[in-house]
Amino acid sequence: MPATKQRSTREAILDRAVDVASEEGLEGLTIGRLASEMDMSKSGLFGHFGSKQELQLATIEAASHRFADEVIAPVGDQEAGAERLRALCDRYVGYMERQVFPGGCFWASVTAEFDSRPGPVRDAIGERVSAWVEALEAEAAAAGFDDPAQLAFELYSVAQGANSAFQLFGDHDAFGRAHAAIDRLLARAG
Amino acid sequence: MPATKQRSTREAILDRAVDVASEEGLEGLTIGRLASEMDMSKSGLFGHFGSKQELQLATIEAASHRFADEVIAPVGDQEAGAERLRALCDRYVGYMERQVFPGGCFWASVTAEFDSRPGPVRDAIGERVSAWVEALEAEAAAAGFDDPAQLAFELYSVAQGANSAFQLFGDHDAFGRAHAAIDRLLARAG
DNA sequence: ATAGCGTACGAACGTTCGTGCGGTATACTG
DNA sequence: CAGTATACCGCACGAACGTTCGTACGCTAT
Repeated sequence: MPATKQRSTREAILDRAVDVASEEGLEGLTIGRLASEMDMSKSGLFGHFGSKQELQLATIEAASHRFADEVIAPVGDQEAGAERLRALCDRYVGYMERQVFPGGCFWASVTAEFDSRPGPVRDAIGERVSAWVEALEAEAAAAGFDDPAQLAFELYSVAQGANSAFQLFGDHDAFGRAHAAIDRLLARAG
Repeated sequence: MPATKQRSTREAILDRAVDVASEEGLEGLTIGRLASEMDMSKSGLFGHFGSKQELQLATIEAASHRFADEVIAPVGDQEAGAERLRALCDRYVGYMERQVFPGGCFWASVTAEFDSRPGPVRDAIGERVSAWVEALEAEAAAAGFDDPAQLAFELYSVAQGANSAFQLFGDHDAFGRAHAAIDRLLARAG
């Protein structure tokens, strides 16, 4: 079953790639290093993607799946509204705290890396991040909160701030502060 | 006048280096590129620093000076307290909006780049960022606000969120949202 | 049997990286 | 005026980068 074999190798590569990229960035994700970590030759690994940019784009997509599995899927059975927004925020902060990606939030890393580099990679990152912020906004709107865009922005900011403080300083209290801020934001809006 | 000449050359290099690093990161800041932009030879430029790491550390210090000039110095004549905290926040957001560094907030870029790479560079970044957050916290304490650490964290988060949204999406409204969030944070704490 | 496909390999390509060495022109110091 | 330090240059190095070869294995289908 060659198709299965192919997909499993490729997925194993990408699974490792998102971990590396969250620590070293999508540019620091080098084909040679990835190949040696996978016990493959450079060319063998390279053949799965055809170019470094394709590898980067595939890595972004894989990270997007992992994010969805860890943050969005667990609350999928609830119905839209204030309660699910709260659950989403908890999963969001929890995903940073549990270090689903070893280098912290994948999106924080690659956003800072590519936000000054126009091109398909930056566009792909922008799409995913923007979809997430818009999901928060839609959830706030469904909950009947006023100014959902403002609320989504602040929720996103606070979570990013916690990730940054934890990654740079190892300040675990930042998650507590993030939860406190989120509590207040949601209480005020509802 | 070699001493003067040396310093002015070195400072001119670093002035350009912080701009490049804010867009490409401290690793993407390569000696060859920097040299050609300065119309110098690689070895001539290299001699000013002795190693890439020293160049990175010097670049961090230069960025720190520019940040202090743009954000802290203009409010230096006011006395500590609520009013100066407000002014600091305005300068902080304004510094992102005016793109004092062409790639957006220098610290946002290099923090994400180095927060998973232990070493002197990461330590230097951590020192500066931590000093800034602590300055916000001290200002909040001087203003008599309760839980200054929480307030400083949220102010920092919201500003970083605005920088991120602006750099990635070009969303200029993010600065308005940041100001609105800051207004509410300061009003509640005071 | 044979033809063809997907997967992987090792070797090499040209480029760029950071880093050294040796020389030169200028300027300060005795 | 001789001597030393500075600031810069050209040149070269070894390593790593992304990429492209030609080749060889194991399938599946004819």
